[in-house]
Amino acid sequence: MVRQRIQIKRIDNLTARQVTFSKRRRGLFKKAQELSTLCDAEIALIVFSATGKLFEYCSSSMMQVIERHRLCSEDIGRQDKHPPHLTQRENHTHAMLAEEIKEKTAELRHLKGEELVGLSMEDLVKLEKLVEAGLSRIAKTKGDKFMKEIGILKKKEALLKEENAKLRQKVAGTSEDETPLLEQGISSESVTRLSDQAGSCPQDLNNSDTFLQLGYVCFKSNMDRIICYKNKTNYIYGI
Amino acid sequence: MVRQRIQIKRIDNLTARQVTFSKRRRGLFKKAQELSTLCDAEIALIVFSATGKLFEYCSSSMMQVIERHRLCSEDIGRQDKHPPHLTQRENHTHAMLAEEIKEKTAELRHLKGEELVGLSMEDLVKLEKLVEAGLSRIAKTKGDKFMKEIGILKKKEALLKEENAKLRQKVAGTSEDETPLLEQGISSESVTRLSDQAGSCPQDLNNSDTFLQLGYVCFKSNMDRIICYKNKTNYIYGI
DNA sequence: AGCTATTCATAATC
DNA sequence: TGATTATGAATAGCT
Repeated sequence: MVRQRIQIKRIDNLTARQVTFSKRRRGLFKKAQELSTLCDAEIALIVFSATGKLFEYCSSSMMQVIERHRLCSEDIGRQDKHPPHLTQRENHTHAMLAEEIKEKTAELRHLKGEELVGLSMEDLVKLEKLVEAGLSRIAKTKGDKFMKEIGILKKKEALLKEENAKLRQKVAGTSEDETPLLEQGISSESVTRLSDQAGSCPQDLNNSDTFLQLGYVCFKSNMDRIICYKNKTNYIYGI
Repeated sequence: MVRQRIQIKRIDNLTARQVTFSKRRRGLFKKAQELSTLCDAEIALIVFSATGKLFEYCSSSMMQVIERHRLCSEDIGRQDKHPPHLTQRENHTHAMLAEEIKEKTAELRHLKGEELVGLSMEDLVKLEKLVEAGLSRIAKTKGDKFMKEIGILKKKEALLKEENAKLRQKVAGTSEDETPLLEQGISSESVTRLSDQAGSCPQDLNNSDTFLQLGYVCFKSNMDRIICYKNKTNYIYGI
């Protein structure tokens, strides 16, 4: 309980100081991260404990931020007047690169639907089309990837079924009226049916005995997603 | 009043973001300073606002802390040797900037649905969500803009109708059974009807006599678009 | 390391 | 931009 608001001065007691350091450090890092996220700020935080241990946080790359900081403070207090020849060219290059970063950052924001105020109607329409096209390509790539995966799984299925059939023949040799280990002639329809059980997915997924079934479960859950997105895509682009 | 705990995600509204940035930044710096004092820690805090403005705090000297940090991290990856000559530093800066450009370029490509090979399924799903969210915001911004424009046009309509009525009264004074210049009591329904003629839009749009009608035509054609997009949006995001 | 009582920070508002 | 205030967060002091 905070009896009275503590004085902001060095805590004399060592353990108390360490505890407070640990707690407040965590708080500070959290706050830094929140500020970075909330306000789209680039933040670097370096903390050395009294014992010399380093703690650091950076919203992006520490090196990048330090570099950026150096550039900024150089602009203000231009103490580095010594470099006579290179500087101008270097600065020019810097300016070019910085400009490019600025432009790309702005474009990224726009594509993410941020900072749209100030854009004209025409800009917005163009941007929307651009993003729609991008989304379409992403969805297609994802779909293709899924289809490929599905193809692989189907091949595996075929192989396993074949193997199964052989094994069943062998088993039939010993006990003839045995129930088949797996339904024969399984089709894509029955896959869909099978998938209804996916909700009650068993925990023994690592059990190699359930390998084939696991294949179906994965297939279904992925299929769900892809169908869902495909529908969306179809509607969006009026395919 | 803090109604409920806010979500830690980028604040969309520009002014709200700026206000929050200002407040939280002050809070963060205060906390940093308190931690430094209370626990005898050496702290450096660098904050770049979204607009690129630099804010910094350091319990001692920024250069010192950065240097100390460099020494610490150097122990891990000892690439840089002692002589931080200008050229080397400049090159380093270039490398950093170039790296940033490279990263941003790659991200832009991805958002535009390019260079997707090599992305994992997870990456693709994340990317798709990101782009969908961006598209949603763009569509919303566009819609808002249209609604605003429509509001302005409606106001203009009302003003002109009022003016019209007055003029009609005057005209009625001279020739009483004249056909009105424009239908009275025009409503949003009749606007829709009117718009059916928009396809055969006359070429004399610059004729000031057709000003009011032009207003309707524009209004309608915009309306069409916005309704169209709104429907899409509703469908896509299940609003 | 957990647990409160209490102060602190701050989102919303004007 | 600054001030206010209600309320969620952080945390000092214990255990």
